[in-house]
Amino acid sequence: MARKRFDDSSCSVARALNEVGDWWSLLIVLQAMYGTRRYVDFQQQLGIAKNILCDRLSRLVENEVLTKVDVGEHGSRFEYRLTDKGRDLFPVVIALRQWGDKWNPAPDRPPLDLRDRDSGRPIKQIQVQDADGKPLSLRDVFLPNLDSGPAD
Amino acid sequence: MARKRFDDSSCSVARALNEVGDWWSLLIVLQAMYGTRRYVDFQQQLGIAKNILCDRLSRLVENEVLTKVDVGEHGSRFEYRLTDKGRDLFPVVIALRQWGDKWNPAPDRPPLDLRDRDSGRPIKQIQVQDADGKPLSLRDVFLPNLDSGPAD
DNA sequence: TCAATTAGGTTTCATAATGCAACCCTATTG
DNA sequence: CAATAGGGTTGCATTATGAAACCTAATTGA
Repeated sequence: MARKRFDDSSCSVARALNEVGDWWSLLIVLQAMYGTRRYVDFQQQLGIAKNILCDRLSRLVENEVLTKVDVGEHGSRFEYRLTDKGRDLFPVVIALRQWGDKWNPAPDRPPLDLRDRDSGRPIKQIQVQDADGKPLSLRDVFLPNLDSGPAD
Repeated sequence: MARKRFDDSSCSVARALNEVGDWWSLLIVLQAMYGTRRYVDFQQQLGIAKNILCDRLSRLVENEVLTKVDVGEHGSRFEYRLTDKGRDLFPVVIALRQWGDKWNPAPDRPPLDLRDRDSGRPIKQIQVQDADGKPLSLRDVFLPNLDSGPAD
């Protein structure tokens, strides 16, 4: 049967996963953050099938994570660029990357290190923080409106 | 054909997505963070098919995101609990939640607000930061070892 | 005590998604 | 003017997904 969708789920995580929660979408966004913009480059760098890439790019454009820009005068060359919404996935991608580096480090090569362009220093481990910037763990946190249910 | 797996990808995001990158896994982890521990509760709260739930729980246990604990003396009652690795997905889930709340707000109800248990104040918007805690955008960041390629 | 229910799964089967290869069309290049 | 590159679409075989039915062991209710 059809894969279950979460378009109207009351849970925002579910709705988010509805847009970028499949195997390829987030990798495409990641690749876009690395600077990739063109169809063929996505295809080669990700090793994704062309029809799947087409479908995912369309969906990402539809969901306004990417925009399809016609570069090249005659309408035969396009670029897929991140929108603000897409760029806002930056913390998601970084959090995932850091989690992957920590718990599934590559056997051979060191983790990719991202650095601050200004200072040249590595970025901080991403964390959930309170209003003052103090790091919070899962246990330090609660939901005041739990009566309405955590949804989903 | 079989879905492409990324077990040995050089990209840690790809490896991470290999473990929690499908439609259900992250939602199961989220539910676990809300306190759900039992099979039937996952099933009802997520509305997931039982066979899929079985498969995902097994995979999450296999990947050490959850542990299966035998509570109940006779071996017929189990709990699935987050491991440290699973709890470490907290920033990922929160980042996704905040992204979803920002860009796909629920039409009816307000976004779920998480609060610091100590101060009672809402948590901060999650962000990528430099070593001093200064927020960084995608453009403020670079990869010193880009020569080896952004991986993947 | 004995039937019903709960918990945790497995099986079956129809439908949808995925991956690969082979095409197609339009520009550009040599 | 043929070859190639960019950006897709189509067909088909293989998987994954979802719903419902079924199964087994333990617990509950009357």
